[in-house]
Amino acid sequence: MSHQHQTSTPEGSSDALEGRYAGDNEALIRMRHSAAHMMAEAVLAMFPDAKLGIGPPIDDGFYYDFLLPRTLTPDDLPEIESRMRESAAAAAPFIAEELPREEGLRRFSDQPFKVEIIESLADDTVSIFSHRGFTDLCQGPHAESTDRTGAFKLLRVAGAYWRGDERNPQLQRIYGALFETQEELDAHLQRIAEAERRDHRRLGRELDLFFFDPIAPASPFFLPKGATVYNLMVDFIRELYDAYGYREIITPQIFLSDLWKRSGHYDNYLESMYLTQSDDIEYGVKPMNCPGHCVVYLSQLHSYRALPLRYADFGRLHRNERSGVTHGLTRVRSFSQDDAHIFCRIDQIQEEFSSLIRMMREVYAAFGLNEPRYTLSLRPDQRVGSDETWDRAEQALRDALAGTDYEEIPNEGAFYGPKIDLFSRDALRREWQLSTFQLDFNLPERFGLEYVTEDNRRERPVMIHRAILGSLERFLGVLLEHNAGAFPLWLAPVQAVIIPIADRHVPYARRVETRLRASGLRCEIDDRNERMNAKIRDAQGQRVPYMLVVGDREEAADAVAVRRRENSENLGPMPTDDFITRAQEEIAQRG
RNA sequence: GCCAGCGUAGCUCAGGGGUAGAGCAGCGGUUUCGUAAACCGCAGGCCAUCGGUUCAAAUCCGAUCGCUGGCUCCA
Repeated sequence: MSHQHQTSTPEGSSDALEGRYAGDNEALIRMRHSAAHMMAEAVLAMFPDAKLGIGPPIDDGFYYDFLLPRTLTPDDLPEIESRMRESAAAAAPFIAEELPREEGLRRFSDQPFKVEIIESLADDTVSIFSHRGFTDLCQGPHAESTDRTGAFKLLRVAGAYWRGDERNPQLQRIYGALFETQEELDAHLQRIAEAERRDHRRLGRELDLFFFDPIAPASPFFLPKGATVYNLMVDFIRELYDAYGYREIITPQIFLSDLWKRSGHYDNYLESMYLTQSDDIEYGVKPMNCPGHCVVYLSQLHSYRALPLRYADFGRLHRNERSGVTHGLTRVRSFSQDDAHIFCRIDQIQEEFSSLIRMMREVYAAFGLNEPRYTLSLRPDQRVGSDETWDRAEQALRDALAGTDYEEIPNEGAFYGPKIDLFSRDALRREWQLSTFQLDFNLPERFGLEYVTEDNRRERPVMIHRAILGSLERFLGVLLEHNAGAFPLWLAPVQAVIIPIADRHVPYARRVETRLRASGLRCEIDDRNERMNAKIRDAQGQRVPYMLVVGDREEAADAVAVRRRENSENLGPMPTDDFITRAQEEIAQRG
């Protein structure tokens, strides 16, 4: 039921297949696909017994999956790559051919995965492509010849299950990057390097925001600066809750397992839950807030007049994510969400979703995020609720999305209701799922939720699970990678560093500090025995928005010399009060 | 959970069967400086953990834990 899975899709998940080539032209796809064939040719030459999986073009390049007699190491890549270059130098043509299905089966009789693919095809014929004596089952299209395949570089080896199913054998996948020109390839490699520089795990350390310790795997420790940012995020959301009619509640951390049996999590989510025992009674640490919120709903009798009822909860959640799936802040085992559950009537669904979208836009703007991509996930085959309810619900969501560009995805909804997901691209063009708004017909049923109607009957409300930031941990991670650690002023853990030029300026610097703090600004004095240049360098490295240099001249004029983080811009001296006003205005507009 | 790689000082990394090295950070001192790194000195490590091979293991082997890149999962 919930809602916010923490997953991101930086590499594109299966449902991102559509549109993943957006911006890539047909020729480029041909090149990438052809390079995959050339890689298979090279690997087959090195390992004649290799069994071939599939080798498609993907965003930024291509891959091919192999079953090999031994595991590959990164050291194998140069040889494969140089064989590919030989193939390219040969300028051999790609030749397409149609074969009768039976002949195709014969042709690939020593390639079990290819046979499996042919068998799964309904067609009478199969198409193959050949170059330099290497033949692959393939729909094409391909480049004209092996030399027309742009600039490529093999990047890494990885494990991948045949047909993406973990019950199937695991193949070895080799990933390569490919672009039309060397310049574009270099730019891509540059982007990868930049992504490493912006890696939120690295920034977390460098900026003293958070760290991880094996004593609590996949669970972040927030240092004072990180906790400051975290709390500012929460404060901001709380302000919006006032404006959007939410009431915050606080619910228990650990519940009797009975709750999870009632909600259905015990049957379907157990492997991700932390269980604990006390006095022979089993408890579950909450992985989601929704069942607890149902308990809160049930604690009082609700009039139709009270709906929609919006309960917000920043409660800490724990999910025992499988080892191997955790990653920095973006997939953790302990986190909290800007979570809320809305209980409402069916005829209120559309207005609630419209309001959610408005709120979401306000939030994204404040954090400097781009307008997201919207998806509307519709009813799956396995579901609860009547068709009539689904009809009304799906239409309500469509209406809420009217005027926005969105994509409908059949069958992708949860069994308990349709949902709207939002995907945002960061500064490096990677896409992340942040907000999710999910309708739920199931939990109100399981918990027997009711409200009293105008004519004194009992009706069942529906429930909306919604999070805008999602996991606060993950949002912070994404935000860090988006802004490279340079938080906007309102979010910066340290908004200004006061830099005395010499020791004799420290007392004045302290007076300035006192005034700034009294004005609500978060500031520090750098009174280390260092030269001003070093202090500026460090403050820039810490992404502090303002550096206030104070020396003889400033002290005489009750001023500060203001330097901005952006572009090393030097605004020169200004009266201290002017700076305070300026900063407060910037904060007020969340600039 | 699966495949592969990695784990040496707080951080980034070098070394590699014969008693452990650098830069940055830290600490002490000198310097008191006008917009991106002053200088000198000191201290800091059971080389992840456990076990094995060996006269000798940080180094080779195995297991465990953690991390990384993928895959799968994300009621």
